[in-house]
Amino acid sequence: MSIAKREFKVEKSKSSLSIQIRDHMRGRILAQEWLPGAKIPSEFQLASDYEVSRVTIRTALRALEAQGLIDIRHGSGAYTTNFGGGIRAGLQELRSISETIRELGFVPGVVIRASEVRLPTQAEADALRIPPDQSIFYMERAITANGKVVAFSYDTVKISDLSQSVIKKFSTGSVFKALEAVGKHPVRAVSEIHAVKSELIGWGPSKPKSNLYLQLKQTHFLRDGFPLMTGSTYFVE
Amino acid sequence: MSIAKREFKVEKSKSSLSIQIRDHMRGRILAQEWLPGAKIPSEFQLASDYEVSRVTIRTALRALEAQGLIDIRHGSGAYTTNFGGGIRAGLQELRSISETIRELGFVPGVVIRASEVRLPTQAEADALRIPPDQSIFYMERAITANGKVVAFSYDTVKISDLSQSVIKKFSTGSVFKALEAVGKHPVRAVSEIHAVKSELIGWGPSKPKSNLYLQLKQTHFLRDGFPLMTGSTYFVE
DNA sequence: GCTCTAAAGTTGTCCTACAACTCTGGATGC
DNA sequence: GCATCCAGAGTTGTAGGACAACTTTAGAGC
Repeated sequence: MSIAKREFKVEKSKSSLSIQIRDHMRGRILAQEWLPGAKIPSEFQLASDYEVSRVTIRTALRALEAQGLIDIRHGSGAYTTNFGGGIRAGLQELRSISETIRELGFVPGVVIRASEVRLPTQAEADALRIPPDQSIFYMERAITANGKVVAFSYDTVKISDLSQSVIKKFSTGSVFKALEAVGKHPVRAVSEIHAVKSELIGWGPSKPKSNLYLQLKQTHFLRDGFPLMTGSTYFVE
Repeated sequence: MSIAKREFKVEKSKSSLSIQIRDHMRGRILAQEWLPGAKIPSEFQLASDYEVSRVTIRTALRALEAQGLIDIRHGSGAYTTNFGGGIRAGLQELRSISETIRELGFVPGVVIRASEVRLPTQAEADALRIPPDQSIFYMERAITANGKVVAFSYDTVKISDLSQSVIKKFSTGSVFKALEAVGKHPVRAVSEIHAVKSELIGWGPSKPKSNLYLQLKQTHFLRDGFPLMTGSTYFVE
């Protein structure tokens, strides 16, 4: 297969080859030359198409993976990650908020306000791609750094095993660790960022008077492209 | 030089070698094992330290570069990018907002409300690291997509050549293209994201009634680490 | 029809070599 | 003394080949 529609010519005295190829492929992906979730050609094939070495192709592909445009699976191939299809405000490798807080030198903590097993709302069922009669696990939490509340979080998880012991795990610490314990490993997230002002978000003594929050709306996906968890984290301004 | 304080042991049956090394080095950088802007060991040296091939080290380094933690310069080396030193809400490769809009399938545009050459405020002088008596170029713009205003932008640029022809370039299109024309190539940006509510930001008929904005506060740096441009873009909610 | 296995396909890592670029320090010329 | 030029060392970028590790597919066997 040739490179088809999109021309590629090496620009001399510009940036490096791998970056030129990265940007060229970025264009091909955004132009939906491959359908969302589809497999893109192998490194060998691409190297032959672009007439460069496999090293150069790999460098470009890893950069695209870092940008969240593709997902590279050992032994299988690279796949486009146009999850959702809509606004792609950001689709990057996951980082636990708690871990980010820890890396910044603070001590992360969680205060659980409520947790329950209930039926999903229409929006939640859509986001998690489940029928409206399948129960989900719902949580309301406050995230703290050095004891001070920095965010409020509202999340719904799709899990089949909702036994008491599993739920307990979610309540006692990192959600990501709990998911790992159940054998679920989210690898990507589609994010939207918004500014919101509402009296209904914060709670307790740490509720900010301004009612102004930075909303991080995320849906987390498994490697096979199925959604696992969705929800919003509201950072206090 | 050995790996020093931070232990590294290969975890079997976990993620790939390069990812383990990436995360290990990420820890070393965040722990400030190397000072901000300092040069980290060469690929050969790291390969020898970690007892892996240069390819594996390269993969890890490129990933760290994509995360914005280091800056790799051909022929020179890799340098930590702890610009600013404070909150690192995000430090990534630059993408022009106009180009992002174009890639999403819309037609980007700019409406300039005001532009002037003036002395910097204290905050601007600090951000650009210039003496308070050195003039800067200031702009107020509205960014549009398909004719609709999506953001308001307030920026200050540090340029020595403030001739009429240069200023005209800034007024007629992409700021990045104008900077290129002057020979300045910003490569990185430190960003902070906030939710703000103010009557003073928007203007004209597109001013949103809610006065609610998503603020993207950025400082753009040249490859040598010197700041070139600083300002805020307020996205309409 | 089902399970298991072998084979093919793909990415991960290693090795060696050289090209392209950057930086430094010494020689050269004034 | 001073600036300029240049060669050489050091470092990252790309190439090519080889094999390991993993995934998927197709076929054999039951």
